[in-house]
Amino acid sequence: MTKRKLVRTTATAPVIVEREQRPPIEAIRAAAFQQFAERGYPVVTVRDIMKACGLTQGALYNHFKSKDELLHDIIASTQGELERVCQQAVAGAGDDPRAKLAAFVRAYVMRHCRLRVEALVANREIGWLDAGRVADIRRSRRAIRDVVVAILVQGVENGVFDPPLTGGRRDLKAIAMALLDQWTHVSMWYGPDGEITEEEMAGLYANMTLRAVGARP
Amino acid sequence: MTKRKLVRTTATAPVIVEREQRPPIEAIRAAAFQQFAERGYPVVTVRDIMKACGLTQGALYNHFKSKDELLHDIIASTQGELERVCQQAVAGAGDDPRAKLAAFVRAYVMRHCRLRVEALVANREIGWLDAGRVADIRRSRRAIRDVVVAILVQGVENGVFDPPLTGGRRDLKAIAMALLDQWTHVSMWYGPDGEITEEEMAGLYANMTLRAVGARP
DNA sequence: ATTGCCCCTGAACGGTCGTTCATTTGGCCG
DNA sequence: CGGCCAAATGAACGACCGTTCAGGGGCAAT
Repeated sequence: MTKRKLVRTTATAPVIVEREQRPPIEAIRAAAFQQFAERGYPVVTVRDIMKACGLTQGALYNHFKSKDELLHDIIASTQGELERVCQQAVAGAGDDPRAKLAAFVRAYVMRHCRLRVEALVANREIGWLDAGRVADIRRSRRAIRDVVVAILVQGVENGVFDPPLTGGRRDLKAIAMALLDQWTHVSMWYGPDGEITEEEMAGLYANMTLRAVGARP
Repeated sequence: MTKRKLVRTTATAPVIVEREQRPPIEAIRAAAFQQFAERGYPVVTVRDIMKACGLTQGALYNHFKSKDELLHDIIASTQGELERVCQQAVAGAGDDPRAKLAAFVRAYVMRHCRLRVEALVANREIGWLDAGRVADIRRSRRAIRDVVVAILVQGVENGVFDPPLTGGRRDLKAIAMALLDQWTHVSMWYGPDGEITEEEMAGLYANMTLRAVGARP
């Protein structure tokens, strides 16, 4: 068997759009999102993406400098919106760390349920970007994590959170990482066709989170 | 720029072993683990793997039928051991669901810290296996998840767990998924050179988990 | 009608891929 | 020492990759 076409196990036959009404650059972005999510960046070819929106391979380079830039473009826009959504949620939740944390979790989980294709690509395919392009995305992720850490710090200082100790200290950064892992990977298994809604997911995760950090009732 | 070699951003120069003492099949497995973890299955070439253990590309096919089979081999062995470790941990923890759950989390997290290269490959690269080969691994994962669900069910029945409700019901499967996501992805960021030991990580996660499911003290 | 411009086409380029296979190697047994 | 065979070699094969580019079409402005 020679160089068989590599596909993810969840792959479905690429759907060729009969006629695109959107401007080509947005059709390309959408097609790339779909294909990267289903099959993974390295095995999705430029020809695949362009065929999915009814064009030929060369046309990509009228809109993006390279396949790399296309990936960075769609990840960066997703990440930027996520950061904005998170900060808005916290800003509009008053001053109680419990309300802040709950609002953050709800916004974060809800978004990862609703836009799970985008979240999946942003989280799974980021490793293919070269070091120059990945820097701003990593910065944005650190910023989001630091928002969580700040809420935890405030809650501990106010005495409304009592998170577990780690070897005698409180490692709030490790706790934030553990929580973010949990919230993020909803996008890996949540399906809107299931029997549980996005709002219920958000509520469940917010509840588990507040318990995990020892929030006072 | 034409077909530049695709690397993950965390990639380091492949180290060529000067002389392998292990039997070749094990050297191949080890090299493949390392390379798949660092750079990802689709971009690691057969030539890369074999060069890393001091052989040439053709020699792979004296030990494995294909690159696919090599990936399945290393994932399946990791997964099998994980399932065994989890079941042993539960079996040796008495009958209290709290002790069972804590033992499970500790074993699971400890393993994902210690063998994070293996865990990373098993969790990130599984999607490249074809449907036939992936079935037994998915079965093993479901089995592990069901162990968690069974502990939760027992704990709720005994009245020692009081997990959050989801839209009026108790969705213990969703809770198990959320917890497993959290435990699993330790392998994505835990570094043994950090200031927190594996045992401390295991303790932290066990503590957060028991709080999240509302374990009575 | 003509120009200019944007966008698209599709062949072509140089390269890498997984896999095969005829040949060579090297150690062990008689 | 000679024969044997598992294991390794490295060239070769057919296929596909990202990217380039000369050519062409459509449409608004002149």
